[in-house]
Amino acid sequence: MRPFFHPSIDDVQPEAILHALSDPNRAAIFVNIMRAGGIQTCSAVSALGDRVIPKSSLSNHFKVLREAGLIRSERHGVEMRNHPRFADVEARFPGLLPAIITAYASNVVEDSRETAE
Amino acid sequence: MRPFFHPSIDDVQPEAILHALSDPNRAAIFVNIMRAGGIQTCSAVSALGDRVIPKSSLSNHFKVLREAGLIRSERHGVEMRNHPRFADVEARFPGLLPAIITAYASNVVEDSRETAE
DNA sequence: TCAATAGTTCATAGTTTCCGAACTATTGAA
DNA sequence: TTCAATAGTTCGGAAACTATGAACTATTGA
Repeated sequence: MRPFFHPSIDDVQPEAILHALSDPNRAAIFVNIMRAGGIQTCSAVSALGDRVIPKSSLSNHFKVLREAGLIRSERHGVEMRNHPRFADVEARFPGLLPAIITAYASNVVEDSRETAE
Repeated sequence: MRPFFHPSIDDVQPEAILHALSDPNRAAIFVNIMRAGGIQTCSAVSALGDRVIPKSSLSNHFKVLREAGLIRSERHGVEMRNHPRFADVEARFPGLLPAIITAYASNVVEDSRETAE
């Protein structure tokens, strides 16, 4: 188990952020980490809505978020704590994360309106 | 050659937009279409920077942008005209496209600064 | 020392993307 | 009309990427 790689904020690329968040599961994980007072373990996040995500897939999702520069992961005892790198990313690409998060959030409302009838 | 599919703006999903624009080539194509007074043919766009994109790949890039709801394509004689659906998308996901375009634009500056030394 | 917990890594099946080659559609001559 | 040129689409197979079960690693607490 080699130590995690966290890119310096200057090396963070917009395409990596868009790619990471273009998967709705990963976007949901990221939003979850943002909401959870800024910290979340991997397993706490593993049941997203109805669907259970296998832990190997989860591990990979966290890796993609980490390498895109969106989160920082550190081991605390047996568990992993994940922090959003919101301020960093916001300073480098102002407005990007809020716009993406808002877009997903507004979309959920309309999804449920659609499926409600 | 079947007619093009353009999703209704209500069916446009944030993940499709992020996925479409997570490819730097496609993002550059989209920006190019936005800049070109709102219209651009496919071939006018085919030389992006240094790299030549094969036309089958280009055709696919336009398809991805179209199906993500980002552009509208219509045939005029022998050529294709592509219009950005900026106002539509902006109304549905306010701030999303400007933030993405700005992120890529600011990144280019820093890329060239890096490679200049 | 051992079991439990939390996650990573590996192997592989399935999916997506890229691009050359062949094809289609439209126009403007000869 | 037919033909060549232009502008793109579609097809097919190789390469790249993604998901997940199974095996593994690391840490803790009994």
